[in-house]
Amino acid sequence: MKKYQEFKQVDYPKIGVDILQFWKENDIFKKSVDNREGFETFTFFEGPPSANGTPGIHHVMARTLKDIFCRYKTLKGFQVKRKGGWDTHGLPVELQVEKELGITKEDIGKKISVEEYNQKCRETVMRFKHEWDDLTEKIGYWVDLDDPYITFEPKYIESLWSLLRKLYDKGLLYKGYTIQPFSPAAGTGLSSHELNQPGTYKDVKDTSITAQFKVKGQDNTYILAWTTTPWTLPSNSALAIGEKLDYVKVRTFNPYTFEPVNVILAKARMGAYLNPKALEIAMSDFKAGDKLIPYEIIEEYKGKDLLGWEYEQLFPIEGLALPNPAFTVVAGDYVTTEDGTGIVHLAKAFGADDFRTLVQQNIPGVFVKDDLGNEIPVVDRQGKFLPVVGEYLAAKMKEHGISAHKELGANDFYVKNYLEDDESNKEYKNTDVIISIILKNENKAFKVEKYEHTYPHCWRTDKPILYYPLESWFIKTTAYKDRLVELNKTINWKPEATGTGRFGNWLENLVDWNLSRSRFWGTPLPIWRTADGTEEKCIGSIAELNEEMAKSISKGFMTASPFEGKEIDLHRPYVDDVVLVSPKGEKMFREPDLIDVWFDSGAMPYAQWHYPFENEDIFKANYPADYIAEGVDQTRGWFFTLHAIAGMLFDSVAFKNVIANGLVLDKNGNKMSKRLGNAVDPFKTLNEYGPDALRWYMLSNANPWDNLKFNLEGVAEVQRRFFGTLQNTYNFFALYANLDHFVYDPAKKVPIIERAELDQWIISKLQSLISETEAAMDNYDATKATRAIMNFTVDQLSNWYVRLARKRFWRGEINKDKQAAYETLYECLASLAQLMSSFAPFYADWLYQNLTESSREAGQVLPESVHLGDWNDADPNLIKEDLEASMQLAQDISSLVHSLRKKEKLKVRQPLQKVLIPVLNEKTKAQIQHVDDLIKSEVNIKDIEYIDDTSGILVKSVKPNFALLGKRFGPKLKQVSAAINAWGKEEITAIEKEGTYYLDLDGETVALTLEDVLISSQDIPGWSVASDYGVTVALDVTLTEELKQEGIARDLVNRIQNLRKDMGLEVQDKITIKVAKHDDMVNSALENFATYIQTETQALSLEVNGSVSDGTKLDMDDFELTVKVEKV
RNA sequence: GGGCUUGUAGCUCAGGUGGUUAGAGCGCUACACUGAUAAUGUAGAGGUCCGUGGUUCGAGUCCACGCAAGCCCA
Repeated sequence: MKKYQEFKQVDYPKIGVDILQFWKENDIFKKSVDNREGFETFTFFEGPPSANGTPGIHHVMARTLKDIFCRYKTLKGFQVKRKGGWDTHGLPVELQVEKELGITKEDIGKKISVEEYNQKCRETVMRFKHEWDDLTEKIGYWVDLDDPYITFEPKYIESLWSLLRKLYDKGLLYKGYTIQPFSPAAGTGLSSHELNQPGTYKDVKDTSITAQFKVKGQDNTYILAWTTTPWTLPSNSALAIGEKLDYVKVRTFNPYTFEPVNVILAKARMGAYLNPKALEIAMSDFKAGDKLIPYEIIEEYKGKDLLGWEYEQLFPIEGLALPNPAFTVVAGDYVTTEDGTGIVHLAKAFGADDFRTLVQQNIPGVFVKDDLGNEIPVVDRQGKFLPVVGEYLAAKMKEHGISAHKELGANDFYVKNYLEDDESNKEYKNTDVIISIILKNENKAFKVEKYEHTYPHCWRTDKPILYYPLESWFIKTTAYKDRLVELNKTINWKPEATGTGRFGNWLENLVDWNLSRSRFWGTPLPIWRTADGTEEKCIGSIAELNEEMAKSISKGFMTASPFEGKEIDLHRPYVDDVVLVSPKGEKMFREPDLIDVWFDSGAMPYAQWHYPFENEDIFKANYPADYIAEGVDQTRGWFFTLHAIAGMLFDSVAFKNVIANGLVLDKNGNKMSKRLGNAVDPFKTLNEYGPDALRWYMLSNANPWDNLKFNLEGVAEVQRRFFGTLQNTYNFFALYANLDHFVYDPAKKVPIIERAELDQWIISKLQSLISETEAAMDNYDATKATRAIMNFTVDQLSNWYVRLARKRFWRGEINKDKQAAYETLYECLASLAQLMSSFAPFYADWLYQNLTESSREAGQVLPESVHLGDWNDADPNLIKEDLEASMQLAQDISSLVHSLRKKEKLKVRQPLQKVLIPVLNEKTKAQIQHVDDLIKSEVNIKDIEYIDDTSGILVKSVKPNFALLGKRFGPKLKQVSAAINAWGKEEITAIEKEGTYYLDLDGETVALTLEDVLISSQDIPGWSVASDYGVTVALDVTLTEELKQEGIARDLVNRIQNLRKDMGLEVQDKITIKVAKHDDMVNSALENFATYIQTETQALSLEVNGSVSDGTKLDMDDFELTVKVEKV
């Protein structure tokens, strides 16, 4: 017959390899899904990783987290399809290709064709797929790797196009503009990545102006706003203040015109504009030209008091006038008092903050219409003012007699020096300076000075960049803001704060989704437009594209489809070659943009199934997701795009439960990076520790949503403490089960109710563990579950149950009690295999195989893997609360006795007569009595004596029950508790007898009940006492002759057992013992406890002789004994 | 600059709705156990609960303001 396999040493990595092999050979993953055909679905969405880099240890975290709930739900009877996926587009791939080819974006289309470039991207992006698949398998992440979705495939892109078309049809896709870094010298926008190139930010000295904006309806009153880009002032359309900041109105004189003015600025900024020395000067003493300008505060405001104030346009240029609510004061959360005036000038076209604020406030910006009727800013793409401003400035120069290094006409006002004019020319004046002089002359400038700051420059031309509105396609997410917020409230976020905080706030401040990317490798925007932009078409499928191309071919705009005779590929450059026909018969060209890659991944619920073109049934059964998990850094990435698309197009959430996990840092809490060399190689770690300890460590050490300080020592600890203990427990079981030829058979098992108390107790504990694990997992809390399993295994099962039940396993022939012990331990181990299978899938299956092999051999029908079984629910009938309480007392009391023995230096092998335990009530007494045999044998004590009130030696103490009394008495609690603390025996007896005690409180009588106080036993005079956990124990330390003898006998047994072991005897071998005579005490001990010694050591005889030849001298601590042990 | 998270023993972490002696594991020290044995048990030392104010009879817990670290965004 098969035996339970025993293992001297466990090779955890090998278990990983072997079980993986077993799964592969027997298709276990596939079976775990197929088995549940027709069952309720549990849907999981895989957030696609990009395979253009090697996976790191943090991917083990993310993928484990994804895996465990899918496995758990499978056991619970759901069908869990898990389609893998790959994210293939986007900037990182492009950058990697450019680096490898040694080219820049400029070279695309010149040194390398778009076709070749994209081909290179396609090859690069899957370069490390093999490593990823390898890791995925090795860590036991069950996901379908054979049929993953890949975002660059035509079918996937077609689904994206159909979604975009739906948005387009709903009017949610529009062309607008956004403020982006722009290089007029190069004529191109710059990505944030390009802006982050070293050397782009330079220290420059610019002319800064504090301008005076005249307040309407108040005489001579001006709001001061500071800017380092005076050229944006003609485009001003609002001023921003900080609502919580303090502002003042100051009466003073303009330092250039010397006219009396009232100016408004932040109180904290007065020092930068006004000299306190001038406070001594009377306003009336001021004469034009004086250096010191007197001033006085005439009014103070909070920022919010200024909201809505109207002012006159600074540059009243014909054609640039604006209707209300332009030229008003608004709030901006970015306004500070660190520089400037605490009031910020806003120009919609030239600042991202400005743009956002003004859009939110519904305030128009300064724009003019071009020939096609489009709104354009007053600065063109060369960085030059349009004539409408140029003429005004030229006229003002003439009016104020301003001369410059050259004659400046309407078309000569560049906002920065983009013409390489000679700045060393003494007469050189840039546009900012000219504007400053005009404003000074017109009593509109309060201060003009050079200001040194850092400003970004184009990495290619070295010229300063402008923030400039560039055309972009947007999804009008703001139109659905309220619905998206509402839907979010139905999502179960782990942790909750990410949902309400980070994600919730993001939704509350939603702006339209900028979809455009000026790149080459990505999903093309399927919109074709006529050159004048009056006609456009959004293509929603390949079929539609073919249809439209056919029209175009027949019209002669195209000669043939670019896909003629080859596989369809919806990437650039092919789609760019497609020219379509407009309804009016005009040529339409594709908008050159690609779309944000986040749209790719956010659309995966649909595109992974090529919905709506195929698989409608699968899609419907698997939407929305029950569960997703990804890093918290994805909050505004994948989590948002999933949510936005689902909310806007399907009026649904995309996922019901989500875990946003934290980062994996190194053990010192630093970010891991290859550069710093502190990155942990997942493959190396797997080779060393195997997958299970790694997974278990990551889940149990900290909540997944907290950052994990990854420490290999932690993995080793989990392996030793948890897996090691479990393995020891299994080995213990296997060792004896095999000796007794025990095979677990549920049909023949001893009913739980007939088993020993200890058995019933651990079974009861096991039911609690099952419920606890279930509750934690249903709440997506894996850390709680793993910790509960670990505590049960180590503290309850191994360190208590096995320790106390040990003797039942090794003594005598198999009988009902022994069988019950085997069955109990087996059931615990088998349950643990299932409970831990989601977290440690390899080890759990291995344990399961070891446990079930002999049963299967005996003809029992069992699932071939722990992952193919059904969840075993907890049986509430098996939970014995009283028994658990009793056992808890046994554990606590044992612990106290141990500590007393230690204090009295009495080793456990020395039997003692008795302990005294004060009991305050019958219930506690009964609970202890229930387990007193256990306690006695555990701590080697003959007797337990209970003492209660009748004994006369019990001393009780009393404490107030603060929780209860606090609510009742509040501030008077101190008096009440002082009174209770002063109680003696009399008062305690009184309240115990009567149930009530009347207390005088400031002349008022209040009644205290037994509930209001906590009574505990305190001390037993004259005894060695220990007290904790609400229990007190006193130990009788007197050693009688008999106890001493028994101690000697036990010591001898111990020494002989050691000898047996040294001799290499098997457990069942018999021996004979010869002992040399010693003193009377020892001789009597040998005589009186002969039977005991023989039974314990399996000795057939015990002879005590005058001397023993070639015996072993045993060290018995206080004396030596010569003994000879021989095998029979 | 804004939003969010975290801060408890040397290390990793627990500490529903506030309740008086703040816990666990590891590590350290000492002792014990020895047929689970490259295992195990018991005890001990170790704390400014990040800081400062506040609310309260009472704050690790609630509030405000800071500090430090991290993520995302600008």
